[in-house]
Amino acid sequence: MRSLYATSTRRSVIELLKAEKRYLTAQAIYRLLKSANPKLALSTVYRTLELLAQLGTVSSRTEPGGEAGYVFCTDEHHHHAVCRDCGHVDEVDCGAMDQFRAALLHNQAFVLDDHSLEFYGLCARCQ
Amino acid sequence: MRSLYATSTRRSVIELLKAEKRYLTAQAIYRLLKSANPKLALSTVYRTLELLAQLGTVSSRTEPGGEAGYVFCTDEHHHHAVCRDCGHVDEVDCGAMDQFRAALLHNQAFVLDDHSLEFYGLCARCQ
DNA sequence: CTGTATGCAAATCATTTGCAGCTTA
DNA sequence: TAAGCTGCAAATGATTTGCATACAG
Repeated sequence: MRSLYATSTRRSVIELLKAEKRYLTAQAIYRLLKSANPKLALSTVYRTLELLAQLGTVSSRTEPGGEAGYVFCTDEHHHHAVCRDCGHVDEVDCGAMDQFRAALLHNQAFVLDDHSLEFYGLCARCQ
Repeated sequence: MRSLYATSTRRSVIELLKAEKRYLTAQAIYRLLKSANPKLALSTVYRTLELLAQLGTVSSRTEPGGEAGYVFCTDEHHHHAVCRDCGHVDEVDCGAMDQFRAALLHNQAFVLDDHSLEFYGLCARCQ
């Protein structure tokens, strides 16, 4: 059984993502942490993010530019509401998904068992 | 004003995607067309896909492995139901989205104006 | 101590670009 | 013919990997 070390680098990556609550690229995280830890390597950031993704601590998506973005989030099934002004990401449950399930089954005999959904708009503060 | 030429390479890429109706990577398309057109270049496939994406003839997404996948689809707003067995992609409208809009506004004062949604499950033929 | 994690540099891999020659309209 | 394409080869840019050293438990 592989054991994990709670290193300071890992802690700082988690803290940063937890504080920002918006999608950050590996490069952005690297730049933000570099000042406090000058010998930090970009590859370590990538390795940490991969680990966190496996643990379900962060979720990732490919951003428009082609880079991967990462946000801190819970391990439970949920969706993200992304503010297109400030980038703030909120978690949302998927209550209305049953409507889609019924419609898919009825209209094209498609048996829905998973989905990926992301919302874009303006958060409470940016309206 | 830039005008477009209906070259044989472009036609063949469109025909292939229209016939397959599933996500294909640039590499996959390149391999599939290479036999009929030995001097085809991968860069041309990329350029063609970029063009088709701009025209709204194909839609793309980043696949698990990190490569981009492309499907033939209409230019109208819609979603994709992807069969996790055969990969077949069907278009779906988003009738139930109003439920989400109301819930987001009520629960977290989030004003929804766009979304991205993809469904996974089994199509009629694969059940 | 021992198993993990990290920094560094080199290696990958998908995608993009410059440019000369080839096509389409 | 001229404006657009395409092939080819080289350039990018993000992400990954090998390895020797540093660190957590």
